[in-house]
Amino acid sequence: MLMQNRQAFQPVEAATDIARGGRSLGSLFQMSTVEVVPAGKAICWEGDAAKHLFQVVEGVVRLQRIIGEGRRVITAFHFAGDVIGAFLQSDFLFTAEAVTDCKIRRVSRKSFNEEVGRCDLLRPEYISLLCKETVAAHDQMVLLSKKNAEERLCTFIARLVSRRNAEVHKGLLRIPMNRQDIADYLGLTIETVSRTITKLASRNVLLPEGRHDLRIVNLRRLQELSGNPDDFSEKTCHSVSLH
Amino acid sequence: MLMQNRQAFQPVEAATDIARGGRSLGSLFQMSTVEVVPAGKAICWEGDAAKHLFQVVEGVVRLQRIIGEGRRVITAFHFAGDVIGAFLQSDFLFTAEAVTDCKIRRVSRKSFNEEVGRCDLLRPEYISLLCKETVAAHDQMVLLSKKNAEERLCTFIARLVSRRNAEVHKGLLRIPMNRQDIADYLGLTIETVSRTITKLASRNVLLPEGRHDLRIVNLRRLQELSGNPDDFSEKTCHSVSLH
DNA sequence: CGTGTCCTTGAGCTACTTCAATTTATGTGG
DNA sequence: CCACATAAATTGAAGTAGCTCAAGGACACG
Repeated sequence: MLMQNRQAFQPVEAATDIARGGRSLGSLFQMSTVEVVPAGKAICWEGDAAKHLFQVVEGVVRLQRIIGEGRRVITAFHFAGDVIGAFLQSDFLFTAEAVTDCKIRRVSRKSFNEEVGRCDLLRPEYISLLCKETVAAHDQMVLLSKKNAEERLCTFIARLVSRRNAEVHKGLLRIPMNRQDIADYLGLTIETVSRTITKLASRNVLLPEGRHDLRIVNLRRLQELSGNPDDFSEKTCHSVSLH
Repeated sequence: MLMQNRQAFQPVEAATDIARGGRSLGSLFQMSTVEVVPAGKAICWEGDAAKHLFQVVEGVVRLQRIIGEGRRVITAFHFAGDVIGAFLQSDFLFTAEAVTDCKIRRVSRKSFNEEVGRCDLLRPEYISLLCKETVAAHDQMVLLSKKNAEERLCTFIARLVSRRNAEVHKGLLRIPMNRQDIADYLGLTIETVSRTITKLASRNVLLPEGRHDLRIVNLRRLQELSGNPDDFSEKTCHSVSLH
């Protein structure tokens, strides 16, 4: 039914194949204990030495950067299975905060690097993770650079829908984050996010049910409105040179 | 004098240490012949199978994506020494075009991966490259998400200035790309770019000399106007939690 | 020296923001 | 379990940064 061909979301789920028994990135976290992080609490701080990597076991985490007074950018959301901090070299370039109550595991960067350096099976997965993060970041650059409010919101919702493990129960999509989170992720204001949802509702694309659930009425239409050409019409505008 | 602490620009110079004699990523391209690409011509196309990686030997290259009719996003500029396509897994996610007359080298993805997989010295450099690309992409997300026209342009110019090998001859900075390129990179229109330059000139921050050169009158001020907190005042707004 | 392209400047417009007032959800204590 | 309190979300009205459209000017090419 849904067929976004590239990665579904900013972060990239790295685990899930723990079950495969094989030595996967996710398995590196298996030996460490689970920590509980209540909603709103920080996991790590921008500017601090990145001594650990984290894996989300349960819940949703946001990565954010604060620039100037009151300006916040959310660069990614991370879900169960995702690894946080893979691309960091020395310091955290973001503050990671729990959006919902979370469970996480951590491993030290040192031992992570040692394991990845040693194990020939882990390395491709690690590299693949880095590549996908970059691809996701580029997609977000396109969104922030050229999409209008409606396209941004539809893209966001479409990404949520097509996440593996997405909380979709008979057309009801769980939105774990609040409007401010969504706004800061999409480069908009809460008001614009709110108004855009209302507009989509009036057009029978979706139907908000409470603050944290959306009934997806017309997924097809939603995807069309996301302004992602390749999501349905495959390649239309590739190889079209401007100027 | 200049002191941007993070990477100077979107792409990350990977070579330059060819001279070190050591086996570096750049050295992988040494054995292949130099190709000449005239300004405006494409090096690879979005959607095509990414069978090669490229290294810029001379000139400037832009990576761009076309979305919808007439909407173009430039995700990065690449300069001499930079590697293009490091983070690609299968297909090109961008069209690479020469901004100026260029010289490039290419290696096949296959042999690149083999070499990197084999050589323990190359791998950290490769991973480091991937990490830096992601970091650069995140910086660009912040720019596109929260910065106004003036901050965007100042950030852009400051990045150009602090590039290693930057073409700065006694305060005169070479701008190889045209206004449309700058606009599509910064998420603005040519008109806004033009007006913003005029405004900065009237405030004695810089002085345009022809279409492709800027005299940097007040670098300090330029950096301040770029809205990058950590560029001079170190950490001011870190660890400030909203909400 | 002319011609085409790129850049600049102006004037009006619009999508989104800002500020402010309600309305709706969520959680708490009686 | 309900009434209340507080935070979050919605809606409205007014403001604005940047866009669009259009014209004039500068640069680079033959």
